[in-house]
Order: sequence, then C-alpha cells, then structure tokens
Amino acid sequence: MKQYQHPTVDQISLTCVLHALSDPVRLNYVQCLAKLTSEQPCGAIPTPVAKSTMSHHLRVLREAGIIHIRTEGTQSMTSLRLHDLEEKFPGVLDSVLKAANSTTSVEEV
Amino acid sequence: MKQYQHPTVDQISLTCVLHALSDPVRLNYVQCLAKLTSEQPCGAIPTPVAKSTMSHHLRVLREAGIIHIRTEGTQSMTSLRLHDLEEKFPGVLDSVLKAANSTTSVEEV
DNA sequence: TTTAATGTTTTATGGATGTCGAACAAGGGT
DNA sequence: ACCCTTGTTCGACATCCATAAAACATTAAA
Repeated sequence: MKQYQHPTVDQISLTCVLHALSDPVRLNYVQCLAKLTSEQPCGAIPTPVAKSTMSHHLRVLREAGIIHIRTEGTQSMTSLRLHDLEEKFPGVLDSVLKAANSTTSVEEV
Repeated sequence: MKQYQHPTVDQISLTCVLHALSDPVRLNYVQCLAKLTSEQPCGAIPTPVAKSTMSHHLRVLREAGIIHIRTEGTQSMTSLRLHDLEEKFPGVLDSVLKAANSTTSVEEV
C-alpha cells in the first residue's frame, strides 16, 4: 500500500501552483476532475500521453498541493483539494477553471 | 525607436499566462507594477537579477499578454494589461495578485 | 497460483528555460 | 563630439522538464 506525501496548506506555494497549472495536460486533468466533482482513479480521465508521463504530471499536481491521491486496491484515487486551495489562495483555482472552460473544451487535449 | 510586438486579446493563452506568472521574479515584477498603478520604466522596479535576464523576463510577460511595453527616450515603459486580461480571463490576475500579496511581501525578492 | 489491471520508478533524451557577461543600439546631457 | 543612461541581443552554460519505453510493485480476479 503506497503512501503519498502531500504538502500542508501553509506549505503550498503560489508559484508552484501556477507552474503546475501552466501545463496543458495537467490543466485539462484538473478541469476534468472539477467537472466530475468526485474522486476519480487516474485512468478514468482520458489523456493524450503515456501512463508513465501521466504519473509524472499527477505527481507535480500533488506536490503543488492541487490534488490529493489515495490508494484503493490497484488504483490511485485523485481528488481536487478545493477547500485547501480556496483557504490558501481565494478565488485563484476558481477563476482559472472558469477561464479554462471559456477557452478550451475538455475533449480537445 | 524600437517597436514591440504584443498579442491581441484573442491571442492570449491561459497556459502562457500561468507559465509567465509562475516565475518568482516575474510575479514579483507584476506585483510591483500593480501596486504602482501607473506606467513604469523597467529600471524603476528593483530586481535580484541582471538587466539582461530582466529583459528576457519582460519579454516573456509581454509575449504572454500580461504587460505592455512602449519606448520613451532611452527607457522602456511597462504597464499591466489589466483591462485586456480581465476581459479575456475574468478574475484570474486579480486573484493571483491578491494571493501573491497575502504570502510574499514585495521587498523580499 | 497464474494472469490481468493499474500505476510507479528508473533511465534516457531532446527541447525549453533562467542565468549572466559582453557587445551593441539609441537618446539625452554636457 | 563625447559620454552616460537604459535596455536589447547574442552566445554560452547549467538546469529543469515533458516525454516515453522498460522494468517493477501491488492488488484483484480467474
């Protein structure tokens, strides 16, 4: 049973969050996760890259404090840390997601 | 008299904006620019890097559509494209600047 | 106990990026 | 004319980063 390391709220850095969201593949994943509103295994969200690459992206998102990853059986359940991010940086994730939805459709990537 | 190239509003990309803001030096510059509320020459804002490096950073900010650069005499006047960004991605720059001010003091960098 | 499913880690690679010094360009002031 | 100020550009360098194949780990299912 793999245990994942997550930053605490006060360890979350703005530049790290922005950097994590600045990649199209990662932003699209976060966008999908927000739309689905519930915990999702990595594989449930279609991506244009290899699974090893996706594993790397999810690690970046996790270490930035944007998503939470939890093991359940063979799959990794991912969820947005909405509350934590809103507490730390009010409005940021929200406006970014709105902006993402206004320009890119989820299926494009 | 040097002429600078700026993206139009519909050419501005969210991932490019986020990437531009994800660098501490650039974010700090934007933060200062927002505080001063008026057009500023590059040199008016203190930075921890060489001027050639700063020139590169300002280019990234300009090409992302975050700042406008205009030549006046020997100096380059920089200003935030607040209106354009608000039109394209409502709330994004605003919340990011608020978040930046809540964690990093301008003088630190 | 095999076999399949789901991710992670490792290793490698090509491209982008932040950094700086030196040379250059252009204006203003003396 | 000369120099100073202010930036830009170029070349170089070290580092980071997105990508993927291959091997591995773990759990579920047959």
